[in-house]
Amino acid sequence: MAKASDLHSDAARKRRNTTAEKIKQLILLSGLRPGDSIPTEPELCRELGVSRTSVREAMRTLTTLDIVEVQHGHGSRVGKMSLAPLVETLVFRGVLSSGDDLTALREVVELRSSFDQAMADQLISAHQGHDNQSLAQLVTQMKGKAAKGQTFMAEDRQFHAELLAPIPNKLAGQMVTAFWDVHTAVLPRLGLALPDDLCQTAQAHGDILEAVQSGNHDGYRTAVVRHYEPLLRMLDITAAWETQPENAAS
Amino acid sequence: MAKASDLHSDAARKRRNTTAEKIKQLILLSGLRPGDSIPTEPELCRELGVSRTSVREAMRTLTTLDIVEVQHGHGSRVGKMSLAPLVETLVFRGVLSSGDDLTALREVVELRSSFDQAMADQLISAHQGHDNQSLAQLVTQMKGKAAKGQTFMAEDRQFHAELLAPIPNKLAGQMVTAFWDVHTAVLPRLGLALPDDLCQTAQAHGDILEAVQSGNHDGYRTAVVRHYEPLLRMLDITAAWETQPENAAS
DNA sequence: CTTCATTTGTTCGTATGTATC
DNA sequence: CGATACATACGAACAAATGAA
Repeated sequence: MAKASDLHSDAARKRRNTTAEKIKQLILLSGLRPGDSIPTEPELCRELGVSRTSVREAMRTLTTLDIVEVQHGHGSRVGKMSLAPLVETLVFRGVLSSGDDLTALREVVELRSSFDQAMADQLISAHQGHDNQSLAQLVTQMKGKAAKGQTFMAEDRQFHAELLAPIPNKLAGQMVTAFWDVHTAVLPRLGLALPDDLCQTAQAHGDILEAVQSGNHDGYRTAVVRHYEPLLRMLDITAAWETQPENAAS
Repeated sequence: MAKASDLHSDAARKRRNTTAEKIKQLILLSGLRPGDSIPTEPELCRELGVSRTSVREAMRTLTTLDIVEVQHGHGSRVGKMSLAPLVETLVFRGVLSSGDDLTALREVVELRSSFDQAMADQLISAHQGHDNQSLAQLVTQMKGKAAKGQTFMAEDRQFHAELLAPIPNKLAGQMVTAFWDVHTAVLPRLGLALPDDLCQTAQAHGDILEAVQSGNHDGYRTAVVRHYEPLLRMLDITAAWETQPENAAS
């Protein structure tokens, strides 16, 4: 039993999965890049000397981390290593915290607000001499939908994505988008929706864009605060609603 | 368009692993909290109507996301939902990017610097009337080790953890600690070490602490910049070293 | 369009190490 | 120390999806 010795190895207890580490080392040693094909499961079994079940569990782990991507019936490729696992963890943390209060979700919103403030300099300098036609168009679309009482999830997400796009640090944009995905994924699962502050939110987007284009740091800061104001206010009243069951319909 | 692929992978992820979603729903409906016990694998098989292998793969996914924790031979419990998956993804992204240049690692360091800047107000207000004895002691230890040319990884990590501890938003501290873990995990795997800027780094920690205690916003900002200066400089020269193979020892 | 080989997804059976009593 | 329950691992078989002949 040569395999039994592997089970007793020290790394097996400390680290989660030795097979996953082997596959990661294989990717590194082979010089594979995101999008490149990964050997099939039988090939991995022979090269790593483990069973297909172990390979599959390791691949499941790496798939969860977006280190590999699998396509049923076709094969596996190196993943894009996105922030999807962060989003999934924070989403579940948010819906789980709805039992006591909404601190977990509030922390995400607060952190995103602070982070937006910190990106002021990079945003303004990155948008120098940049074309913002699509951003302005998104703002008008959001204002139009807000006036009709409609939500504008898609436009909101695309606005923030395009706003952060010209920043050289791509990780920053991914982080902001991840935070956006978290709180927009949690709110519907809690049965909540934005109140009648849609117009203020849409207007705040326009103010943010205008401040960034004109290089107005203070205006950007206040616009960001106004942008998150309705969301934080809703979290406040909802938390009070939770902690005061006298007003709750039950 | 990057958006189409994102939507595809998102939909594929949901379609692929329904067992993990069922287990998450079970945790939510049962009102379980982090640390509570989860039904055993045979019980999950009966309740969810799937095989042990499917339950195992789903548990592997949730374990990777730190939504559940497994104890060999004992059972499973609800996890702490930490940012460990984020760290693992960014670490692998960093070591993978060492092939071309070190942009991925640089982005992590830059983003951490931006985060530190964003935490200025909350840090200063949270440290009002707070005891910082252990923080000052950590600074003296770091300075002593730097003077002897020794590294101070443990003290560095504890310093940032304790510095962020009094902040009400716990997610912010976890995020900063996660970024610290990323770049300290990547650097050794690339065979790199900090140059002789140890004294400057140690001094920057002292300046950060002093600025936070005295409520000096500008001093905090400049101290944070000096704190990351040696690290960014090393990334610069290493990237230049990589792109100019004439100077590289084959 | 159909057929077929390849690859991943799922299930079952079995054996072994590990922790608790 | 032994017994029990559990997690871990291996192997085989079949189902589903993809792509090419």
